Amino acid sequence: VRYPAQQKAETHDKILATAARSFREHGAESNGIGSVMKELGLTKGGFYRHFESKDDLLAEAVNFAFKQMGDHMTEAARSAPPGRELQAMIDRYLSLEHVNSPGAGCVVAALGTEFSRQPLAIRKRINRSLSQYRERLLAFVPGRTLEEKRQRFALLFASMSGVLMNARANADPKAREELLIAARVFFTEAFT
Amino acid sequence: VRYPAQQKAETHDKILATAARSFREHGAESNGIGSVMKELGLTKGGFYRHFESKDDLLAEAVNFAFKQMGDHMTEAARSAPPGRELQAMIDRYLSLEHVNSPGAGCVVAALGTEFSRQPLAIRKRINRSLSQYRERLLAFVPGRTLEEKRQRFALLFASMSGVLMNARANADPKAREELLIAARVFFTEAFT
DNA sequence: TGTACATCAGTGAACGCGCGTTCACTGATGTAC
DNA sequence: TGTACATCAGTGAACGCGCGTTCACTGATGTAC
Repeated sequence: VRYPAQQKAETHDKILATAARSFREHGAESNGIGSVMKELGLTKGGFYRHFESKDDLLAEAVNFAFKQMGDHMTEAARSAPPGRELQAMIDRYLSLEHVNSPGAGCVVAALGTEFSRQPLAIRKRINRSLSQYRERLLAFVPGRTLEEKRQRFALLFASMSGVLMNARANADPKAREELLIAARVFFTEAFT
Repeated sequence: VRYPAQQKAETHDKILATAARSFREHGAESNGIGSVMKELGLTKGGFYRHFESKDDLLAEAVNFAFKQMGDHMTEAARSAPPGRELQAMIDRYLSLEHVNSPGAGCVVAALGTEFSRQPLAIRKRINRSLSQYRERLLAFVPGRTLEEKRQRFALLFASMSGVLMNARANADPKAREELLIAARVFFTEAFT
């Protein structure tokens, strides 16, 4: 069967979007190619027309997730009153909604502990995606120099990813919410 | 073969210690019962005389890791000058040594993103272990009331676990160290 | 314009592999008498 | 004190399962003439 002209690009994007969500929801290790392709109504044999390997897909899916998250954060910042962009990003990041929707949220808070165990080549691709994410959001971070902004961003987002991860790990909804509230107050005071 | 009297307890502890290290180093999903038992010179069939299931081992290994980490933190606090206990804990937690030895370090920074995907029963056991860890270290956290100490501990350790996770994810040693330094300064100022 | 042919996204079966789990068995030690 | 027996930690082979990957094949469409 020869398939319509742009179908390959569309299928490629669908695999990426589905994998990016599925990996964040269920983990990158146990949940695999099979379930992603099945969800799209395709057979797993066809996967290799689109990606070199599972590792390749992981790197691309993480990149997709960072772009998606960058969109969310940018949107939050843009819809905030002037001077309150970073606070809006903090509030969005540390929201109950974000805790409850890992599949559409920060990929570091969802898969971060697995990154250090990836092959070096994959880790570097992930680092590059994170850098691009950082550069996009740098405009909303206070600081005198670019370097100072980068440092503050790294510290703030690393810390917040830990808070989000811990909130999700906690089975008690009340404890989750208290941690989020305390963290919103704390990071807003410290960084804005 | 009937084995010497206390051998069962010894083997049980060895499995626990080995699993706690191996899971933190290689992840809890891919690395499994087989490699833990093999490392101890045992066959995997014998595993089920000691633990109900893989999940059971995971919960116990996480508990073991929290106790071990509690020892490390307590030791850091006790060997610090009076009034500087928390700072010593922060410095120890955010050290290069901790980054480079995940197998003996904080289990949240090593496996945290997988916790939210565990069955509820396992998640509750993990939460209980974390609570015990928190209560042990509470004495070194400033605050007027117990509740205030608990809240500060939760926020500080969740944030620091994110920093550690992000440092490990970064393939660039220089960036890792800069993040650690900035974080040590920041958390010391904010919490001590 | 019509015809012959090349393309290649997707199929579906097969591959080896390691996983968690089960189970009949072993046999040196502890216990009962 | 000596003997018969029960115990049970650990063995090793087997189980079904899903994983990532490979590959010969399909056949509607795009291209060349």
